[in-house]
Amino acid sequence: MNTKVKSEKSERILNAAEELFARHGYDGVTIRHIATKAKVDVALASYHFGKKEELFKAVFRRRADALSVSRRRVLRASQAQSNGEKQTLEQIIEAFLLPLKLAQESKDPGWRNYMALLSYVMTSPVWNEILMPTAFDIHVKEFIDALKQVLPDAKIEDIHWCYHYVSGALALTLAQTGRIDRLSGGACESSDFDAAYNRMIPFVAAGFREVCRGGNTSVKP
Amino acid sequence: MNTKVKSEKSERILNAAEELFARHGYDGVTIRHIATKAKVDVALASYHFGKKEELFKAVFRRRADALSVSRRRVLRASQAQSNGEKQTLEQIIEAFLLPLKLAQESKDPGWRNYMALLSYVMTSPVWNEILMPTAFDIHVKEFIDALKQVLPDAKIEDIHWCYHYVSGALALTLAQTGRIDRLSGGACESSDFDAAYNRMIPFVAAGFREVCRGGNTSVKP
DNA sequence: TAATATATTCAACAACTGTTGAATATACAA
DNA sequence: TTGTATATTCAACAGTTGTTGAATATATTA
Repeated sequence: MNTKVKSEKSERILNAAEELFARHGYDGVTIRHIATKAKVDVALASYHFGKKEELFKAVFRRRADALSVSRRRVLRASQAQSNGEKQTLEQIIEAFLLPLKLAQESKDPGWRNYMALLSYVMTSPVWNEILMPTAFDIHVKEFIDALKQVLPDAKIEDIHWCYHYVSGALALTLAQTGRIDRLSGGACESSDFDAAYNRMIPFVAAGFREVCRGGNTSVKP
Repeated sequence: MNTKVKSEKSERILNAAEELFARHGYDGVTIRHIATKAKVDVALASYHFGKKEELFKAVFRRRADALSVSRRRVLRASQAQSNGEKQTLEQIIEAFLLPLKLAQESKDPGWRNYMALLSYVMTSPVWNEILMPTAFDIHVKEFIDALKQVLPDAKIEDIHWCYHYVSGALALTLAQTGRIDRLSGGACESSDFDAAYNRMIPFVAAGFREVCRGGNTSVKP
């Protein structure tokens, strides 16, 4: 088993695994499915990545860093841009979402598969606990801190629950289940990440402001 | 294979399957796991429910109707209550969420498992298409119609995307991944559906109003 | 009671699972 | 070139999978 590899076939394995894991989940995919799709012998996956679980982790981590780095860059750029002045809530949410939008529009179709995989990991009780803390949570805390700064009077529980709602809306969007297509009779499309993105920003910004202002009548003490 | 059954053991199978499918997904669970947990022979699941896929569908459909009926009842009750006057946006959202809250608080612990199963089906590209149209979509359209009535000037795309965000926030809440516990350092708890529910209503109501009012600057034409 | 339908168990099957050790091919350094 | 490390394939393994037909128990009906 070799840990850091860059042969052509090992990348084909990662790409095939990414696509299949995203659609069918960890247990819905066999190493033979992956090997067949990658046009590679079954044993090669084990040779390069070890056990199946390690292959799954490798697939997930491959693009996680790039995503986090991109998010942080956008967030800090907007912090620098509004020099001295406070950031707006919308800017923070945009920094959180824009890298996903860019990835979705990227030439590399693997990013689309990765989005669905991310959605799978986010909503899986099992994998969320294993992968999210090390791959995303540290950098998410930076966003939560930024939110605290633009909403200084908010209770931290309110901020965390609102972030949770954003996270959920995002996860379902990334899953691309095709449900909105069916419900809307074709008026909306799951693949239209642009439409989802443009509305999500004002939607969650308004939600944050409503919940995080003091004395909310709907929230019991 | 017998289709409509009510023996004690067949219900134990459904309950065990519900719990396991909710946590590990369809492919992560074997019939032997289910049979072991239900303290029943392996063959009995096939005898009562046929193929594995049929068992999964039976588990999902068992509580789907009760949930839809409950939602509709609450929605119509609030329609009747505000006699003549228009419903409020909050009332519609409450009618959508309240039955889930009540189910979560129910004495029957199976409902909690079912919530997580519902989340799994909602976010799975494969199962969403198979189960949601027949089990939920017809009755969801009733809610969308109610939303159109309280937001008469809104574009239908906006309403559908906003409903999509609600759906996502809800799905992640039902999944109970424990992530908000970790991110908030214990300030919030995944199991605290009451906290999630009380904030979700003002959050999404504000989001709906912001996106669905005309001339939104953030949404490009 | 006997006869019959339903429920449950037992044993077994063929197909598929992840993983590995040996064999072979390819790339690379000397 | 030769030697060596890496990459890839082949063949096989022991365990697990969903499903079924026959056998047995339990409940229902006559």
